[in-house]
Amino acid sequence: MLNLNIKVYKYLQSIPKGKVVTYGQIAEDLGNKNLSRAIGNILHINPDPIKYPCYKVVNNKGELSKNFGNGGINIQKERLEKDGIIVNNYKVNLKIYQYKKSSGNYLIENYFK
DNA sequence: GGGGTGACGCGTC
DNA sequence: CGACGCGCCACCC
Repeated sequence: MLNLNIKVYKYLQSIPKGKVVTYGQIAEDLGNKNLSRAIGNILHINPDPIKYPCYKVVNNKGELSKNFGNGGINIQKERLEKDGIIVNNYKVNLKIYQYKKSSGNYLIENYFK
């Protein structure tokens, strides 16, 4: 699919404040789970990191992007925290912050360790 | 048009 | 845990 980046950027803007998504999740929502890799590629060439909240995207483990393209991982961390998201050692608790359309309402136990 | 690349994900060891 | 390896895909030379 061409111009996937447009879709991705649009998707980013649909993420509610205080929530995050994973690469795989975006890929899945866009129709193909295997797009996850391409997603990362696209975010890397993000023309406007301010306009498109790419900082809300983390990997499947909840880790921030080490190669964040706009000021580095620290910037991403700061932005997340500014959204009210608790970042623990450059990781977020997906159980709490992952944005899910069909919220299955999971138990928010101490999934961390 | 062909080939390299990566901000991924998942299974193995 | 951490380290590899492999598959997957769109993007950029």
